Amino acid sequence: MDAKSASIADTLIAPLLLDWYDRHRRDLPWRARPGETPDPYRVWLSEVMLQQTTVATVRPRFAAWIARWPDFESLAAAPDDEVMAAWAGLGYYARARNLLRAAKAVVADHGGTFPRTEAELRTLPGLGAYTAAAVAAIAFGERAVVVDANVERVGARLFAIATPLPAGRAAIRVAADAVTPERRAGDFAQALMDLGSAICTPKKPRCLLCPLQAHCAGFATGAPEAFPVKAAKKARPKRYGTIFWLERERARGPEVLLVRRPDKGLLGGMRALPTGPWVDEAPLLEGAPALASWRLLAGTVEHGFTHFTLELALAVATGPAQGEPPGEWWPVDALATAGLPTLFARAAAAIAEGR
DNA sequence: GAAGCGTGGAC
DNA sequence: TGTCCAAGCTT
Repeated sequence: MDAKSASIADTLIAPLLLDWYDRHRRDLPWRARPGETPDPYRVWLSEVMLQQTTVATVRPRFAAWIARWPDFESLAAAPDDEVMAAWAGLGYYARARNLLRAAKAVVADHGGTFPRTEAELRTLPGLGAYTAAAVAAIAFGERAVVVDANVERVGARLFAIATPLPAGRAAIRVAADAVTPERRAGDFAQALMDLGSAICTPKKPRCLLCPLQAHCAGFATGAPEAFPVKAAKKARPKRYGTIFWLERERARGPEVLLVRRPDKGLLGGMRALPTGPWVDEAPLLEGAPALASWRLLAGTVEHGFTHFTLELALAVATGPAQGEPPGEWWPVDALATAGLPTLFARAAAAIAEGR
């Protein structure tokens, strides 16, 4: 296909997709309805929450967050530990740290008003190529080329791009740029995402319902699900660790020792149960937070991270311990309010069960 | 470009 | 049951 005929075909894509979007768009809490003006704060918050996270997970968390911190000013003034606890369970906790940093920057450096251009947005922490383009297009109507996993999949199929990801992203971006319209770029981006979610799915795409089927090179091959081609994944190694549950009795009831994890690295900045080192072979009681009579529970807790699986032994002790260990004592019956990442919430439940 | 960084749902 | 995958960003 030469450049000229390609561009003519490309101009058909946006009208077809926007027409489909006007009839099938999802009604989502962070999405402005036709005629409404988008709220940049809500657009930004939703885009960050949705990074690598499903719509079903984000829905209730978005509502709770908006009820608590409805705008940049309120979020910028929020205490660090409250923000981190509010993000607990959502994963990728650098997002919460960057969310707070960006809100402070908007208030301090931009007079409380979100920057309007993709280039300016890109300078804020946590706004990468995708999110800056998405906010510019959806909240401010700028013509920005929005490329996420949906767009990669739709684009790779539409143009039958066979170069494996991640190298294939360059060609996909060129193709996405070619089909992005001057007007309604935000709707176009959201249309691609809705199409990727409902029609052009990773497995068993519903091509018979697709408004772009007649123009889809991937469909023409007879095996559209073969796109995008991806590089082989590496095996996920297994690691082992121990969680330490140190308890003491107080008049109001039992309390457990919690620590705050370092700001950088896995589960950074989050409240947590103390752990020993995470190593390649099963450890026992190395790295305990205090000298005490540790008792190892039967059974372990297994938790999958992106790049390794963790198997955790559970060690329990009841005070008094020698000396005052670093951390904070938390009422056991109020542990749900501590904002523990899922790994530790599950471990706590297993410990409550097993002792 | 590769690695590090969470979690839950679908199949 | 294990594997794949999701509206990615930072270093």
